[in-house]
Amino acid sequence: MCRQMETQSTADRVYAEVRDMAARFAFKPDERINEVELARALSASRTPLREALNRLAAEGFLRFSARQGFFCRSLDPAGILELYEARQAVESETARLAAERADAAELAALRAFLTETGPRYADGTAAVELVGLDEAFHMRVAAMSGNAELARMLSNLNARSRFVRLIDMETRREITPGDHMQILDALEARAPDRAGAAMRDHIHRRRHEATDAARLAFSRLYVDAGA
Amino acid sequence: MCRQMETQSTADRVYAEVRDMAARFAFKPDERINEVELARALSASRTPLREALNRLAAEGFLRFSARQGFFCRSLDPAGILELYEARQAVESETARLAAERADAAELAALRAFLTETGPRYADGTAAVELVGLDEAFHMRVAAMSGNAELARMLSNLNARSRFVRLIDMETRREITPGDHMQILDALEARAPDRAGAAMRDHIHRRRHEATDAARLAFSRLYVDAGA
DNA sequence: CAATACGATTCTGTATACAATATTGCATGC
DNA sequence: GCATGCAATATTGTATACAGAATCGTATTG
Repeated sequence: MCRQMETQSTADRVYAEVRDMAARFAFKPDERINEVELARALSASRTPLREALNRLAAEGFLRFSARQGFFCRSLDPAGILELYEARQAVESETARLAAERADAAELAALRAFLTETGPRYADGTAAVELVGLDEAFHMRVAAMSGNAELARMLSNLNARSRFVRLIDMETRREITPGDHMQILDALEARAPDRAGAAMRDHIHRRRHEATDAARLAFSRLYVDAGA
Repeated sequence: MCRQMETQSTADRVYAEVRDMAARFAFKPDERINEVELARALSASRTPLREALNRLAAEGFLRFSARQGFFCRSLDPAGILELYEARQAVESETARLAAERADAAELAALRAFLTETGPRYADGTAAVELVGLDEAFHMRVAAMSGNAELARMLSNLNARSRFVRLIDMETRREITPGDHMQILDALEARAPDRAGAAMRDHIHRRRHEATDAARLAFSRLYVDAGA
C-alpha cells in the first residue's frame, strides 16, 4: 500500500491536487469539504488528505472550523481587496530590493522576456496564458530581490488571487505591458524608490477591477457548473 | 481516549506547544524532530502531532524534507535579514493603510498606550515584556490597517523573529520609543507616505543589529543548554 | 588504515478502526 | 403551523498497526 517510493508521497500529490482545486474554486465558496468523499475521489486515505488540508488551511486556501472540518475559503470583494493590498506590500519591497541587487544578466533576461512576450497581450492568446505571463514577470522580480521569504509570500498570494485575475483578464483583456516596462526601467536605473512606487501603483490601479471581477467570478461559479 | 470536548482538540494544543517550542528554539537549529519521541513528550499520538507539524511547516516554523521528516528551521543571519525585509514590506503598508483608515478612537487609544508604556523601556522591565510591548504596538497598527491578511502575515513574522529580538533586547536594551511616536504622529496627521516611510526606516535601522543578535543567539543556544 | 557493502534498526508514511461530536430528519407538543 | 426535543446518521478526531525507506553500526576487503 505504501508506494511513495516513486517520487512523491501521497500527501504531496493530494496537496497539489487539492491546492489546484481550491485555487480554481472547484469547491464552492464556503462549501464544507467532506473528507471521506474527497479522499475516495483522490484515491487516498484520510490521513494524508488531512495533512494536506492542514497545510492548505495554514496557507489561506482553506478555512478550518473546529469539529466541523475544512471549508473552502469565501470569495468576496473585500477578501480579494486584502490580497491585492498584501501584494502591494510584498511587491513594492521586492521591486525596491531588486533595484539594489539584481545583476546585469538578470535584468537583460527580464528585458528579453518582456519584449518577447509583449505582443502576446495584443494577439488572441488565451487569458490563462496571459495571467501566467503576468505572474511570471512578477515572480522574476521577486527572485531578483534575493529574498526567498518575500518570493514565497508572493507565490502564495498569486495562487490565491489567480482565479479572479483570470476572470478579470477574460472580460477585460487589457493589461498594459507598459507598466511592466516602466518597472523594469526603474530597476535598470537602480532606482529603488521609483521601482517600488511604480510596482505599487501598478497593483494599486487594478484593485477595483479585481473586486469587480470577484463579483463576476462569484456569480459565474453558480451558472457554469449549472447546479 | 478522545476527550477533545473540553475546549480544544489535541491537534490544536500540540500545535500551540510545538509552535512555542520552535519559536524559542527548544529544538536546536536544523535538528531533526523525532515524531514518536515528541508525541510521547506531549502525551499525544503521532496523528495529531503530524497535523500540527504540517501546519507549522507551512507557516515557516519548521522545514520538511521528504522521507526524512520535520526539522527545526535554521538560525542564520541571512534568514533573519529576510524576515526583517518581509516586515518592512508588510508594515510599511499597514502603516500607510492605517493612516487612511484608523478612526480617532483607535488613534487616541494607541497614543495612550505609548505614553503609558514608554517609561517601561527606561526602568528595569524584563526584556521579554519589552519585546511584548513592541510587538503589541506593531500589531495595533496592523489592526488599524483593517487588513486581516497583512495582520496575519505580521503575526507570523513576529513569532518567527521573536527569539532573536529577545536576545537583541537583552543585550542592547535600547529601543527608542521615539520611533513609535513619530509613526503615530504620521498616522494622526493622515499622512500615508510619511507613515509608511517612518515605519520602513524604523525596521530598516534595526536590521543589522538583528543579524548580529542572530549570531549571538545561535552561539547562546549551545552554551545555555550546556549539552 | 580507509573505504565500502551489508544487515539490523529506527523512523516515516499510510491505512484502518473506533470514539465522540455534529448534523439531519422526524415526531411531538404548544 | 411552528418550535422544540430526540433518535438515527454522518463526520470529524485520534490511536494504532504495519509497510517501506533511511540511517546507523559493523564487518569485510583493498
